[in-house]
Amino acid sequence: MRIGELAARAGTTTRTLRYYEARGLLPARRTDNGYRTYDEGDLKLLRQIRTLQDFGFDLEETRPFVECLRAGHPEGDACPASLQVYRRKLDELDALIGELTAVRAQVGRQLARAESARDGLAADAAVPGGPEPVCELGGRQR
Amino acid sequence: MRIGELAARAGTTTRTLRYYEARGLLPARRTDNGYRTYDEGDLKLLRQIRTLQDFGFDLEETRPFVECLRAGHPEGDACPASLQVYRRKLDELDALIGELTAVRAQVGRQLARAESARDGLAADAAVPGGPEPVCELGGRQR
DNA sequence: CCTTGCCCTGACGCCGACGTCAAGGCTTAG
DNA sequence: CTAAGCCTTGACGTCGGCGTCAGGGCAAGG
Repeated sequence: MRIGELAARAGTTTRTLRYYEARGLLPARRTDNGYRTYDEGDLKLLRQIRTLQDFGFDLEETRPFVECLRAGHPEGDACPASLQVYRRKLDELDALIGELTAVRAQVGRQLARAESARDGLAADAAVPGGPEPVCELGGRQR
Repeated sequence: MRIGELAARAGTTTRTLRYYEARGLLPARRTDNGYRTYDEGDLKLLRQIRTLQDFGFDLEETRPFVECLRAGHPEGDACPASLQVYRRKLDELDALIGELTAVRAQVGRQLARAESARDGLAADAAVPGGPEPVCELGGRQR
């Protein structure tokens, strides 16, 4: 099959496939006229790449899986190098989720504080100096 | 104070301050010789920006906070536009954390499956066709 | 006068994963 | 013959938030 068909069957674009080839991730055979040719095995490799990409893996991180499949394994994660990538990714995800959760809590507190400050200041109760200045963002919005 | 001092006091770089100015976020007055001049208020604005940046806010998302401070409010989140940004960010964070958590679970399952498959295949028990192919990644590493 | 240490503008580099043109070749149907 | 619809390479654009020169100016101390 040619590049357009493979791209369509994998739900991606020809540009992406040429990019993978340039990166050495998914090399292609060529026909006489220079057209790239792929087989079902390439589709499988490609699907493995896309799945991992969907999980947020970098392209380079998919390489062990692809090489594992190319080495004849039925699953891309049958090789130690792939498992290593899994474990590293889990650590990264845990760290990231932890950070984001902390940030979420912090932002949540800020919002609560700001809202209560706003409520508390209603009727200019806590501002002896007069009414507080007002944001002038009325007219045009982006 | 000049740009170098402000940068140092805020723990950032002069390049960053010039960038903020170019983006219209933190304009500077100028001395006769063209040097940028800042005051304590600018330091406050800058700290607000950096804090939000540390939370993962885009530069554009900090703008309402900066304008709020510039409008005379003691807090950058005293304005409705800032609160809107908070809320949007919370939604984004929740969505992102949710996705990442789902991915983490999925990757965790893949790892468990791959590991158990590996264990199960120990001693070539489940491979009638002979020993499984081995990943050849030995020689050179990146 | 010269060096040192600030400051200035302008402009390219970076990173990742492609998108999007440009300019052209092959093949097949009409 | 020609147009349509594939394919080719090459190369620049995108996005954010700066880093890093290059080439120069200004001010103060020795």
